Amino acid sequence: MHYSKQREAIRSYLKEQVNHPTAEVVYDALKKSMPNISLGTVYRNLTVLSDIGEINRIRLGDGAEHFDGITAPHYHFICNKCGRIIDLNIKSLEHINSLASIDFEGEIDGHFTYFYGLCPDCLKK
Amino acid sequence: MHYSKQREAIRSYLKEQVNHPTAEVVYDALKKSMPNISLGTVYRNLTVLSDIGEINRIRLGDGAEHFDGITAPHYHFICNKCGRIIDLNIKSLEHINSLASIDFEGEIDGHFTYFYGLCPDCLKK
DNA sequence: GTTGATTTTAATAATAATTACTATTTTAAG
DNA sequence: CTTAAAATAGTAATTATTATTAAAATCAAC
Repeated sequence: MHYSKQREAIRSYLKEQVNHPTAEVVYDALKKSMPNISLGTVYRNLTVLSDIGEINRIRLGDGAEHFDGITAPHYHFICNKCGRIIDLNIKSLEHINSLASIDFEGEIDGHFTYFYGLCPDCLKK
Repeated sequence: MHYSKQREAIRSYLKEQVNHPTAEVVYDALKKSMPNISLGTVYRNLTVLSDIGEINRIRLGDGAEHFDGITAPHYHFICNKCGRIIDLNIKSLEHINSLASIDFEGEIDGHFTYFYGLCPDCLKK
């Protein structure tokens, strides 16, 4: 794979981010320092970066895909009020796979879970 | 809310379905008996029906929204091979909300979970 | 450093799922 | 029956994403 400064910028931007931006958000942020980066380039590189495991793709079913610079498996929380996505510090919930397997004839390989409610900030208000 | 035979057809179609159709699938099915029902009508009524709790909306992050005539809370399984969505017969996993609350300053109101793997049919092959 | 093959990009077009708009038709209440 | 409110069909518009393509950047061999 050839180096490109666009891909490197996308990668390093995601790595320093604690929120979980969409392609559009990454694009808008990078445009400031790279005025003619194209949205297609952002999409393509987010896909290749997640294919090679440098970043993760999160589908929260809110219409847009989010991306995460942290690749270690972890769970997410999404705030019902402000929409913020927060990383949770919990152990793997693998045992629920066994619970789901009871009474099921197929093979369960994994689960996808996110939690929702009020984030610390919205709770204070 | 006024009665409409389109909405009633959509509601009753979903109630007799064991799979979890998308708007497009509902539309194609109903066109057979109602040739000039419109896709917009299907979308609008799927939204109002799920707003009043007659049906449920399932977002599995596969690009399209699915709908479910069963409104009692339950979990879903999605087959990695054929894409089929199957209802699972397991108890509520509410205890994972408490697990997620440890070390989290916000308020966790619930979780969204689905399982994936191979469905009984694809496993046999 | 040049050359040339390969990859990547920017810009634009295309697609898919969904929502919005509007003139016409249905419904329900007086 | 009339009439006002709600719903529909048909179409246009929007949003997120993927595909296309000519030009530019990268890299390896000379």
